[in-house]
Amino acid sequence: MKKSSDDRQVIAPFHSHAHDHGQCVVDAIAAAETCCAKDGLSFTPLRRQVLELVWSSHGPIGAYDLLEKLRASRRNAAPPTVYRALDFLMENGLIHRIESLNAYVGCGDPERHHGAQFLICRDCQCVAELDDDEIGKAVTRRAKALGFSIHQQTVEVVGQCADCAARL
Amino acid sequence: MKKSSDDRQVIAPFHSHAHDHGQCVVDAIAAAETCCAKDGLSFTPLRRQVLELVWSSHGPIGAYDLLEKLRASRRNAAPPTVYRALDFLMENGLIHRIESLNAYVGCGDPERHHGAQFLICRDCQCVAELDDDEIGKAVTRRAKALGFSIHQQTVEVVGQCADCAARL
DNA sequence: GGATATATGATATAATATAACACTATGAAA
DNA sequence: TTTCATAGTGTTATATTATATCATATATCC
Repeated sequence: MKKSSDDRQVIAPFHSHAHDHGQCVVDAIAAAETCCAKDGLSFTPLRRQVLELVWSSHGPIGAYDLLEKLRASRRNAAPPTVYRALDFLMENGLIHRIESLNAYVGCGDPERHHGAQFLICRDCQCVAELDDDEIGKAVTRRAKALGFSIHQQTVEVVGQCADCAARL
Repeated sequence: MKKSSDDRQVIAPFHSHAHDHGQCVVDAIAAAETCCAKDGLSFTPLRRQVLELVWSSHGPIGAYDLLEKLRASRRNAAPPTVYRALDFLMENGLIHRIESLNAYVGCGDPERHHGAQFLICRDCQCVAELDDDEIGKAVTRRAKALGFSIHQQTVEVVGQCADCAARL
């Protein structure tokens, strides 16, 4: 089945539905390898491990939660250990930071430089990542009119996801 | 001169240009009085003072910066003093929180319930508040398609303002 | 191999935000 | 008028998130 333009713009959907969680992580790491190789970045064991942890959480995860998990294998990991890895991953488009949650999520499409919009559920904190042309263009147009140049177009919208609407 | 639709959608521009700073604050407080009176909210001296301080800063200001200023007149103000006032002001649409900056700005149009988009300069941290129909509709449409219901539509975009582009 | 840059370890602290409980004032109900 | 309930604030302590700094290790390039 051919993907519609709409599907392509949903970079990472709300995935409460069953899906192969493990494979998800494996694919993300593989994509990260590719990106880093292409750009000559050193994808060290620590960075890889942090990225794995981000993906494993399958949803936004905070730096200190990551730290706790990281300590399972690195007894004396400290905040800078995690933050430095997160900085690297963000700089290179492998993860996004969700400002509204002080948390981090894996990027669903690291091999392509793209804008992003996040729909953030205020009840379950799940997040969908989009790259919607219409939103992007509307934002760009307005920014331009004000002489504002967009550095990285990141949009965060808070509301309630379909599952929570059904459940609550 | 009649305002164009575009002008109306710019709720608060980047205001590096000269403007009557003091009047700005006075107007904002007056508008807040109106809103609170209409909704039967108690606009206490503390809340008023915090709102004045937010507006006086004329740009996003952090909670602890507010606290410091507040202490000029309330020697033993503590973090909860400020945070509680900020919560009240946010709940009632008198200020917005800019997640990307952990800071607060006065709302340019508290008497109307509206969506908001913020253009945030990464160099000078100045912020423009918009309520752009096109952006709003694009976001709404896409959210709807995903079964996501928007609670409060707040969009934050980071980039560089025209002044900083000229200056740097 | 030595110089340089990059990455990580380790300790301390900064910056932002909330919990919990006490006190006061106001106004409604008895 | 007392009592009760509520909203607002005071006060202390602590939680959460993030960074600065200096030391050590590891890789890379000449």
